[in-house]
Amino acid sequence: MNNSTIENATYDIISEFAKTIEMFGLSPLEARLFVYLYLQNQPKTLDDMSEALGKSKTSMSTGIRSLSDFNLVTLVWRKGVRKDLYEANNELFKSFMNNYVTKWINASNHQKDALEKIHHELKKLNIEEYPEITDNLTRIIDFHRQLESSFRRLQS
Amino acid sequence: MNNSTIENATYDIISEFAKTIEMFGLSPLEARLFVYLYLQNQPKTLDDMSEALGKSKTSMSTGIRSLSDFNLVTLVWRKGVRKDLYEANNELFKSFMNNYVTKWINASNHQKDALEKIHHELKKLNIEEYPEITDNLTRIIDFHRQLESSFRRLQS
DNA sequence: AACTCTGTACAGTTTAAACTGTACAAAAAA
DNA sequence: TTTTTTGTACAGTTTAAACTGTACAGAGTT
Repeated sequence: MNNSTIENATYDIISEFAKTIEMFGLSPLEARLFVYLYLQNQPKTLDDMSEALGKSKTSMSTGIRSLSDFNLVTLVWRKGVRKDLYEANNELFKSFMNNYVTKWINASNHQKDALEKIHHELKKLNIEEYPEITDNLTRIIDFHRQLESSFRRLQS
Repeated sequence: MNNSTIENATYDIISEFAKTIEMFGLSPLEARLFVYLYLQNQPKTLDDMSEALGKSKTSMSTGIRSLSDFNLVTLVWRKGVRKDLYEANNELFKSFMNNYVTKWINASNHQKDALEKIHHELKKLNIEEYPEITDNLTRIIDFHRQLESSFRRLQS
């Protein structure tokens, strides 16, 4: 077994696993970046990532920032090393599920609020002639309620 | 209460609800198209949709095809009407959740299979010197298992 | 202090997705 | 049959996302 075999396997793993990670709403680069870090046993610098993925350092910088915002990677300090070192958060399932569910619920609720506001506005006016629109609105708002409760179940 | 108020409200509802629908993986146009049909009480033609959304008929055609593939809209027949008429599937929650969960599980399993294949290939070779890579691979495969079981719970 | 290194802001480029208009095959009407 | 209508294939355009290279501020080193 030589190094090139390991490298090929690593490359294949990155490619496949990144597809799954993308489904959580990460861009292709962010996904590959995360997977790369996850497969490494030591924290890596922007230059390491840039070389390993064959993309510019600027891309690494912005990608890492996003991952950091999602709490998927962490900046670690190591004595004597000037460059920033990043490592993947290793609680895979928890990290992704929590992020994902939270994102869904927040977005869904945001739209639900807007729709409820429209609902109230319509009720203030006299719309006896147009019952369908409020009926539909009620159903749509209820749909958002179901979404929230379903995704909340997913979280725990 | 005049028509323009109803039209404005309809427009606002489409805008907001479409954002939620987009989260299920539909494109902005597909989402708006679905919501438009959902809010209408009669089936509509491609020309109706084109005019209502202010987009080309070609876009409507491709959009409707996608929605049809997802089983989110249905072609309905009405005596004496030449044009195709489409209506939204009204089982909102069931339609979207089933689609979504199925899509997730299929994609996740697809990647899991590919990763398991890599795992077997690596085991065939002698890789005692590199235990980390198989350890990580095991964890990643397990992550896919957790995903599947979580999303399966969401379905029922 | 001056000099070096590192991360990122920003403008510009490349790449991919969304969308349109024309043209035409298939079906309906005359 | 010929004529009209309807949906979609396809090529081309517009719009948005991804990505890069240069330049520079701030921190570290000498």
